[in-house]
Formats: sequence, C-alpha cells, structure tokens
Amino acid sequence: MPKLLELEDVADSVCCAPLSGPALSEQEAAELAGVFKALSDPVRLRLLNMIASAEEGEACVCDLTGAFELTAPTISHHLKVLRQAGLIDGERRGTWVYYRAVPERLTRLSGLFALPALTTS
Amino acid sequence: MPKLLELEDVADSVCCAPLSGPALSEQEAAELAGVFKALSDPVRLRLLNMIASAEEGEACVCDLTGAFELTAPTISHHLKVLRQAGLIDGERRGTWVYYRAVPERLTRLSGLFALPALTTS
DNA sequence: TCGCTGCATAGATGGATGTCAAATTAGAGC
DNA sequence: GCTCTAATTTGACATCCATCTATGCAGCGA
Repeated sequence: MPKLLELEDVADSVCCAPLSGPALSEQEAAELAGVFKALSDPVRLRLLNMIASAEEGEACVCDLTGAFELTAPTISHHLKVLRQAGLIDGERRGTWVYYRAVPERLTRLSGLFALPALTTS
Repeated sequence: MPKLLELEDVADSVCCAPLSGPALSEQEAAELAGVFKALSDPVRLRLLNMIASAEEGEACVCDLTGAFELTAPTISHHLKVLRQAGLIDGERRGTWVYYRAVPERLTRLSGLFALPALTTS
C-alpha cells in the first residue's frame, strides 16, 4: 500500500453553508455528491460507524474485515472509497493498518443539514 | 401523478444516534444508505438546495426544470428519488406541483454527524 | 533468504443508475 | 368533448459500481 496518506481527496473544499442556504455551485454540488456517494453504501456506513466509535478512536482493518461476510479485497475497496472522500484516514503500523475518522469532515456535514431560523410561520 | 403523498419511504426509522455512537444494525445501515444515495447526485443536491432555500419554503417544478440543462422527465425522476428518501414532499395545486423540504429529515441527518465529547485527549 | 500473513491492486462480471424519447395522466379553458 | 400545457411514467441504453478471484507487495519471524 503506497502513499496511504497522499490520496487526492474527491472533495477538498466542500464547506460550510447549509443546504437551506445560498445556492450551491455546480462544482460544490459535485464535490458534495462525491462525499454522499461514499456514504451511500450500507457496508461503508457500518465501517465508518465502527471506526468512528472505536476505542482509542481507531480500528484495525483486521477487525473490520471479520465483521462482514465479504472478502478482504471488498472491504479494502470500501475503505479506499471512504478514504478518498476524506472521511477516514489510515496508517500502517507494522503488520497492521489502522483507520480513524476525520472529525472536521463529519462536523462539516452536520452543518450542511442545519436549518435556518426554523421559520414556523 | 397518483398519490404524491403516499409513497412508501425508503427510510422510515432512520434515527438519531450519531455515527460515532452505538453500532448500526444492518437494517439501519441499509436505510441510511438509501438516504445518502438520494443525496449522492449533484443534480439532486442542487434541487434539494433550491427547494430548501426557496421563498415560502416551496418551489414549483416548473422553475426547477428550467434551472438545468436536462429534460423534464429527468428532473422528475430526481425529484421522485428525493421524495422516496423522505427528503422532500410534493403537492399539486391546480396545474402546478410544488415541493418542500422535510425539516425533520434534515435535522436527523445533522445529528448523525455530531461528534461525542470531542475527546481531544 | 524463504515462507507466511495482512492488506492493497488489477481485471472481470452482473446488477444498479442517469439520461433521453415517447407515451400517459391531470387540470384548465374553450 | 377537445386541446393545450405541466408533470409523471415507461422503456431503452450507456455507464457506473459492488463484488469476486487472482495477483502483488510489505513486514515479520525462522
């Protein structure tokens, strides 16, 4: 596994305005869609969930792989998709590879769905 | 368009725990993935953005269609996907159909990405 | 160095998805 | 009833995607 940390992210500038805010540009929409595409698979959601909720904040691929009835290459593929979306990031330590969530990304997404003043007019 | 409001939602019980919280069940993951799949297209994201940020809280399909270089059936298809994900909901008034965002859904998603205590150990 | 294990990549394949043209339904007005 | 317009549905098609098998690569220990 070369350059685990140097993958070019699909969505680098996906930022802060909520969906109920100013109009998304075509480019912003495309970048955001990339992030959501990464989240649009049940296996990847559970992987992210396991990683984000892991003790020490990180999870070993060896543990993740065993949690699904899928082959190791398939899990590896899903982790790569999450990584390219900037949602997780990985590090090799000796024989094993550990992944952790990228908190900035999650916070950013949280803000996306914020509602304005909740105009219950 | 029969029963605009009676479509069975893909994700009915997608709920409240953050991704960094307790383990998602297979079913929860599948439901959530459905919602994100609906968000994983740039056109749908822009549609949702336009609807959520529209004055009066609603947007006419006739306006939405003109904003893209896509045919009306394609826009209609995307609106249906958003509708089935429970993110928007539509109403016919006379000749035109109006869509509005479903705030509970957006709020719910916001909570998904909330971080726990931000353990900056 | 050799073999073993953990993880990633490459290539192939069946199934899902975005798009369009054509046909269909619903309302409004004559 | 007839026609016009708004919106959806249907069916077809090209592309994308999740998964698998086979292969490659990096560490570790003998």
